[in-house]
Amino acid sequence: MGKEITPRSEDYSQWYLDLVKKADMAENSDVRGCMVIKPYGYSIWESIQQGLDKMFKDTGHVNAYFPLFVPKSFLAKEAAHVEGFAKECAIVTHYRLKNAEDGSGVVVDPEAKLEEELIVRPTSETVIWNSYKKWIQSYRDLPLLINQWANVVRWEMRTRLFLRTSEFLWQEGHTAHATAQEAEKETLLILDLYADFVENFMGVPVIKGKKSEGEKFPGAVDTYCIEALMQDGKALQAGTSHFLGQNFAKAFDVQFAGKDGKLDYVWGTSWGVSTRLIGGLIMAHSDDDGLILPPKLAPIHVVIVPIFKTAEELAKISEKAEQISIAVRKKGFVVKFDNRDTHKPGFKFAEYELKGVPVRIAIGPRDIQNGTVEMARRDTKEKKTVQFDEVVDMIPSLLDEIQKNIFNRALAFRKEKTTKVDTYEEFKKVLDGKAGFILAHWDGSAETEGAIKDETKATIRCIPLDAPEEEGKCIYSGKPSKRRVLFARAY
RNA sequence: CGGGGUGUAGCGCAGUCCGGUUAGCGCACCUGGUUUGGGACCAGGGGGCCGCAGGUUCGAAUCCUGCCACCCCGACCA
Repeated sequence: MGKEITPRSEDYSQWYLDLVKKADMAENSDVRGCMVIKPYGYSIWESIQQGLDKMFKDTGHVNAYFPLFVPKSFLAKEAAHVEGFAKECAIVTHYRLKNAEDGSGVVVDPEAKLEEELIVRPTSETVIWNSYKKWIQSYRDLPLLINQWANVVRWEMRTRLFLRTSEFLWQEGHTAHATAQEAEKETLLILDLYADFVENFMGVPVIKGKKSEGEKFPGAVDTYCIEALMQDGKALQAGTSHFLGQNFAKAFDVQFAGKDGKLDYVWGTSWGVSTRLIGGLIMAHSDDDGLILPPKLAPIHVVIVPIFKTAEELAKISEKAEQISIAVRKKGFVVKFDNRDTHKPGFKFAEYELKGVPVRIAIGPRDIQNGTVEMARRDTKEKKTVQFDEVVDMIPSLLDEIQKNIFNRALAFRKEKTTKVDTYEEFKKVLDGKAGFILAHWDGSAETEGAIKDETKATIRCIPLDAPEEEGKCIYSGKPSKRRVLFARAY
């Protein structure tokens, strides 16, 4: 366990990777581009799953599971979709191995070539719509509101723990509706749900918006997203919700009979968030001492560290620690009493700070004598001595305060790092200096968007939903614009 | 696929130019002791096909040839 975490000012991305490893969350696998999520990292994913899953169920969605393999012909049915994913697919071509003739090991048996190649799903629209065709006949079968927790594979050229890996875990919702209005409503309902979750559970403020034509999902009519700002001033797409129109219904011939007996194609949506959220969580909140976790997602809420020399002292401390543990657990929190005698208290303090445990309680002989404990909060690193009798009652409100403080801090940061600019010169200057989100006028054309991207590496993150109407001139072309859009360099 | 780089203990590295004791250092690990209110210290110890294959040589981590793997910068990234 190293002491030094690279200061973010020098190389944020290195600092991030160090932290992921030191907090024991994940590591690069020996398998190309893949990641091993370690127990501590996975437990955060489980918290995310639990939180989101409840919200999905509360809005009428149900879970199901579809195949990992997508026949090539399925993927090819929607033109834009296949084009968008073609360049990053893993493909299964054979189903058997055999011993090499020359004894050099095991080789792919050329006799065992598949008639039709199988694609390891990069997303499941096609397999799922293939099922929907069989499931939907009438308006009575609608809406169909299904979610799946799964892994997907996208053969990325360059990977980064949590943010972009060849294989990742996610949830993907796929719904079918009788009308466009209903499907659009669903798309926005999920967008709000995502924003609610990311802000209130993860403590990361987001901007809801619509993607430009160039950035939208292949096969979608409209793509909506939530965009978060990381501490180095780069943006992270934290979740997307797509209005698919009738594109997939037409590609898979999913028609339903309406009340009037007429056949029509159903209207679809799809939406997802992935383990990338964990990367965003780390980059939005951590400091040079390590991770800072929002209490609502922390696998451990309170850690109790005993400070002792002798077995007798430990026994006395343990008794107090047990009392606190039982009472705090009763309130629904996870408490860990770290009574290991193999590590010194200082080591433990540093370790739990690295892992982002929100509240730490230290109890030593001095406290036993005075009837007190030392309580420390991770977000501000503030420490205070409190009466033993008062600790338990203080914890729920303290955790609540930490949750709010983390969010407010990130929100203040984003506010400070969001700049309105009116000229291209200013735009470039902000990008290279202050960074962050930039609100600027854009003429709405793909050419301008592409030119700005090529010249500055900044992309249009979204057209914010709450952007007020405002007459202006495009910073690049000078053509008229009706509202500002959100630019940033992104992960 | 282009440009650059690196493969030596679990991790991070030195040694390679200029071949020559038993291949070294830090962290981690093991044993013993002293410690314990912010990442302890001392002493001792274990752990290596020096990426793989071939070649040159009395002798190769070091030189030569070939191969492999990984990393970084691009291209790519709903």
